[in-house]
Amino acid sequence: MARGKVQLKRIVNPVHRQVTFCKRRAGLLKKAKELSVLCDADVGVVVFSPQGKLYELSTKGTMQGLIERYMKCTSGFLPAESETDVHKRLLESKDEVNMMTQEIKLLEKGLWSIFGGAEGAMTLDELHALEKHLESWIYQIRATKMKIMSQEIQVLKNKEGVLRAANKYLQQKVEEQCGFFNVEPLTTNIPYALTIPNEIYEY
Amino acid sequence: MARGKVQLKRIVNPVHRQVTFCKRRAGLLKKAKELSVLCDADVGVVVFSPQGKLYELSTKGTMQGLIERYMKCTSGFLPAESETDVHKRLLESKDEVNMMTQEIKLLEKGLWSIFGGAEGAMTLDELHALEKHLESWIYQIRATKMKIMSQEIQVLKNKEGVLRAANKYLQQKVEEQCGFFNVEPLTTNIPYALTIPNEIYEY
DNA sequence: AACTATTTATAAGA
DNA sequence: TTCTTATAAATAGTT
Repeated sequence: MARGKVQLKRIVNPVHRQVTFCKRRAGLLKKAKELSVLCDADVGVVVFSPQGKLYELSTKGTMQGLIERYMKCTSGFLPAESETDVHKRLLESKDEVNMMTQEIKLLEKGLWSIFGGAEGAMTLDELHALEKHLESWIYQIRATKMKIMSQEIQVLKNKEGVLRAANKYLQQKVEEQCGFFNVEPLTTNIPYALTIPNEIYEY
Repeated sequence: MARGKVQLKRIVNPVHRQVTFCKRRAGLLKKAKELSVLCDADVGVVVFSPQGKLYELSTKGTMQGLIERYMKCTSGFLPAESETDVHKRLLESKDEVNMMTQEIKLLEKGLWSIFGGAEGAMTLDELHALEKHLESWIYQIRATKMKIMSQEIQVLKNKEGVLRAANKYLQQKVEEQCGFFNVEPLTTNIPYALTIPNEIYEY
């Protein structure tokens, strides 16, 4: 389409063909997205390269959903109900894998940007997604901190219980001795406050 | 793409939308055919109009064949596949998810080591430090985002300035001509609002 | 649907 | 792969 009209025939030169495949595939998917957005249509595209590699796009739900819809329209085969459940779970699993792949890419890119400091390489979308990821991470960290602190508090309360018991025992001993030696009894059962390390409350 | 840039949003006018749907649908299918012929690729396209009407194209065999091939590639279900096979793949998928979970944990740990923390179990102090690091990271990300957006805004403002200047000049010309031809002067120096694309404000 | 002024896609080259 | 650029192709608005 540019710098020379193109013949509608298989491109002979393999390198040239591969480059054109990349470009036109991208163009096709872009056009499909645009059609969907502009006209509120549901569009699905699958492309197999000559090497058998798959490229796909489905503009609304999943490709699976689109295929089912297609099957209904063409009165094609629909799998039995019992099968669909298992398949559904399998597809959900696949979706999860895809999500995690995205997440890993994001983390790697974020790590890279820290090392290189080249945050300029990240797009606004990517920065936005990374920010959301970090926010959820912070949320998890805070939850973990709360859990740890609760455990520490429980341990300290137990310790206090033990100390109080020991203290009570000791006081009884003292009172017994008061009988022998006529010493004034302690006016309080705790001569000084049981101090509890409070560093854990700092945060 | 012609006689006016198009916003990538659902076309409001239904007539306009329908016409565009026809044109672009034809364009998309043409592009798909070209890709297939030029690059020897197997391409399938399905389009559902908002009314649910189906348009389709598959460049080699049938759409059914293409769908089956797609299913194989995505580990989706094959109609004839046995239950056990599906279950096997479901388990494999779960394994994959677990692997990726590990990978993410590893990345997060790597991130933690960047911030200078000790390896191993996270103490309260360490968690606290990590939280602070993440907060500052988020802060930086937000700053970067703001910077990008500010730059975009500046560019747009500059454009507006140029347009206003041009407009002022043109108005003067018009006023001069009013003298000659006794035409009513414009009541505003901008006949219609200068529209500024607002995608950059999405985040 | 047909017509064009423009925008968009992209072939070739680097 | 990615960028640039000249040109072909697609198409938005109009008739």
